[in-house]
Amino acid sequence: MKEKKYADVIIDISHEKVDRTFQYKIPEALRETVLVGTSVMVPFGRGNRLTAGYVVEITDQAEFDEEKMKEIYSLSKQKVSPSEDALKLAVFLKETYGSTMIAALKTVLPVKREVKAKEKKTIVRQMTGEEIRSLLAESIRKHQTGKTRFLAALTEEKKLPYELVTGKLHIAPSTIKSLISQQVITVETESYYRNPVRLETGRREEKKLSNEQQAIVDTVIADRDAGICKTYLIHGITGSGKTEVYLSLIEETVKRGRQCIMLIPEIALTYQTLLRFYKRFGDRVSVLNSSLSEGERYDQCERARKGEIDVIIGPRSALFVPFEKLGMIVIDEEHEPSYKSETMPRYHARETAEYLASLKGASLVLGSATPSLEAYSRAKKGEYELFTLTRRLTGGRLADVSVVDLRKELKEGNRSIFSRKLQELIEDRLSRKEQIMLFLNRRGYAGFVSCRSCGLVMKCPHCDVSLSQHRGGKLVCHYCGYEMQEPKKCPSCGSPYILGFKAGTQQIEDQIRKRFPGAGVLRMDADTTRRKGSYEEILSSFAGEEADILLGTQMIVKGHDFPKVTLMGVLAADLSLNDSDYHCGERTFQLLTQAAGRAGRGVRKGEVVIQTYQPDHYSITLAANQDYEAFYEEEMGYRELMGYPPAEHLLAILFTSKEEGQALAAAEETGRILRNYQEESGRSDGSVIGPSKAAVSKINDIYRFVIYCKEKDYQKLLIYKELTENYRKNLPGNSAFVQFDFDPVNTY
DNA sequence: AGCACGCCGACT
DNA sequence: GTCGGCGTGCTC
Repeated sequence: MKEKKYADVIIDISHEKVDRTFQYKIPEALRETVLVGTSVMVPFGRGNRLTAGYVVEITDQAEFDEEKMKEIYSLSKQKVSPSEDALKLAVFLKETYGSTMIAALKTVLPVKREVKAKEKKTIVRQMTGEEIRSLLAESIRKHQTGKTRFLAALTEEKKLPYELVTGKLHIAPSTIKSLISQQVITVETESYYRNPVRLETGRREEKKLSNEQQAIVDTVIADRDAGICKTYLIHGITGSGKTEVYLSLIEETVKRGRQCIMLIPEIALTYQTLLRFYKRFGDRVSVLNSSLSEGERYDQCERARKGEIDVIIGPRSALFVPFEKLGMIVIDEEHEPSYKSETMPRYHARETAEYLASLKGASLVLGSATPSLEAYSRAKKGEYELFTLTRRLTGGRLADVSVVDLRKELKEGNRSIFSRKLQELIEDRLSRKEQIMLFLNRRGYAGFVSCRSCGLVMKCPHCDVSLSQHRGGKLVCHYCGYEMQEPKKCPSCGSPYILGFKAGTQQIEDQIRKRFPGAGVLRMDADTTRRKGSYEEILSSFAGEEADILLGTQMIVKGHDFPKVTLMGVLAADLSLNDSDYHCGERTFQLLTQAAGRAGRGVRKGEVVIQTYQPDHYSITLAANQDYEAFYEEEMGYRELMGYPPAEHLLAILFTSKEEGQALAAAEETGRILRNYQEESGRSDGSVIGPSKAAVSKINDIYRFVIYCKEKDYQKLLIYKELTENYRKNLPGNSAFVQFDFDPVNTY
C-alpha cells in the first residue's frame, strides 16, 4: 500500500489568484486523521500566517518541490469539515457555474462561526477637526496620497465604515495601523444577534386525497420502493392541492427511513405554509430561513446530520443541509426566479437538486401551476415524468377573465388608469361589500424624481440608475445605498419644478381614494413591507376585512387565499411584457395566471379584468384563457427561433472594473478570443454577442460590460468559460473582474 | 486576501 | 544617505 503523504488543500481566501490547490506534507502524527474533506490549518504565504483550508485530495505523489513544501500545522476546530458528498456538490457548482472552489465550498457548508454572528467595524476619529486639518496639511506636503485621501474624509465625517475606507478610499491596512498607533483614530466593533423563529406544533391534520392526487403519490412511492429515482413534474392549477401531495409524498418517504428537503420560494415562507408542515411532522421538521443567524443555521444542520429531524423546509440554500439518508427533494413553485442564486456561484436550485438527487439516490419532485419552459420541455422529452392536476379542490370555479384594450379606452376619451369596465365592477363589489385586489405588475422600485423644465432625472452618482424617493424628502439608491436630500431646485437649470414622478403604487393609491372615496385601501409594495412582519400584518388585516381594496405588486398574487375577493384587476399587464429580458413573456404569463387564480376562491364566482395596451399578445390572451399548453407551444417556438434557453444554452460573461477602459478592453479582447475560437473550430451553430454596456452600466462606481454566448451544447459554454479564464490568467495586473452566469435569469 | 520586497521622493 | 510610503507579485 502506498503512503498517503501529501494533501491538496484549498486555502480559505476567496480570490481568483489563490483559487487552486496547494500541496502540503501530512505530518506523521496526522496521517490517520487527515482525510479528504478535513478542514485544516496551514502556514500560508511569506509570513507563514496560519490560514484555514480544506483537504480535497490525498496522494503519495509530490507535485511540487518537496524542499519547499510546508507541513499541515493542525486540524481546524473552527471550521466544519465537508463530507464527501458536500465536496462533490462543491465541485459540481464550481464546474457547472464557474466560481472559485472556495466560494463553492462556502455555499455548500454551514459556516461554523462564533456566537457573534456578524461584525461591523467602524473607524472613529479621535482628534478635533483642527488637529486633523494640520495632519492633512502635513501629508499633502509630504505627497502621501493615500493618507491625504483618508484624512480629507475624516475632516468631513467623525465615523467611517471600515469597508468604505479599505474599499472605496483604497487605503492600505498599514496606513490605518499607523494612524491607530498615533492615536488619530480607533476602530469600533459592533456585533449583531438575531433571534430564531419558533412555531408551536399543532394537532396532526390529514386530508383525504383525491384520486388524481393519490395516483401521483402511488406512482412516485412505487418507483422509490422499486429503487427507481427520477424527476417528476406536477403541473397543477392553483387550488388543485399540490401541497397535500407533497405532504403525503414526504410522509411516505420518512416512513421508509429517509429524509426530505422541501424547497419553497422565500416569499412564500409564511406562517400559514409552515403550519401545515408542523401539523403533520411536529418537531421532526425544521425551517431554514434568511433571518436565522449563522450559528442557528449551523445548529439546524447539526440536527439534520445527527438525524434529529426528517424534513427541512427552506429556500434554495436548504439543499445543502447534510442529510445522511436523503430520500426526496420537493421544489414547489419550480418556475420561481428566486431559485437561481444571485451571488457566486450562480447555481440553479432545480439543476443542483437533480445532481444531488442522483448523488444520494433520492427522488426529485417539481411542482408548479405554470411550469418553467425548462422543466416542461424536459417533461415533454420524457426526461421527467409529468403529472397533471386538473381539478380545483376548494370548490371555487375558475374566474371569468376579460381583457380590456387601454388604447381603445384612451381613444374614447377615458384618460384614467381605470377602464370603464373595471370602474363599474369595483363599484359593484364595493356596494356588495365584497373585496377587490388590484395588481400592478411593475418591476423595479419606487418613483424617480425629475425636473419638469429641463427633463433632468436625479441619478445616483455611483450607479447607472435613477434615485428613488423615500419618506422624509430623501433620495435613495437601491443598488449602493447612496442617500441625499431631495433638492428644492433643479441642480441643472435651477427650476423649482423638480418633482417626484410616482409611477408606482403610491400614485395609484391616491387615485383610488379620489375616485372611490369611502373605500378602505391597503397598499402592499416594497415600501410598505420594508419593516419586518409588516407583510403579514397587511395580509391579515385584509383577510379580517378591514379594507375593501388591496393594491400591490407581485407579492399580492402569491400565496394567500381571500374567500371574499371576487374581483382581481390587473392595471397594466404590459408593464412586465416589455423588459429586455427574454423571460418577460413567460413572467407575464405566470403573473397573470397567478393573479387570475386569486379571484373567486370562495363560494362566489370571481371576475378578473386584465387591462393592457397589447390585448393581442399571446402571453395575455392565453393567460386569460388559462391555457398553459398553448402558451408553452407559442413561447417555445419563440425561444427556438431566437436560440434562447431552453432551446439553447446562454452564458453571460460580465466584466467589471473601476476603470471603464479596462473593463471594456478586457471584454473586447475576450470577445475576439471567443470569436476566434469559434471560427477555428468551424462552427456555425453557436454565437458570441457583444461586448456591450450592461443594462445597468455602472454600480457603485464600477463599470460593467457584458458578452453573451449562445450554444446548443452546455459543455461548449464551459469551453468559453475556460478560454476566458485562461486569457485572464496570462494577463497579470489587470484590474477587470470577470463573472460568469449560465442560463441567466436576469439580463445584464 | 495579506504580506514582503523594491522603488522613489523628502528630510536630517 | 535612509526613512517611510505605495506598487507589484507571490503564496505549496
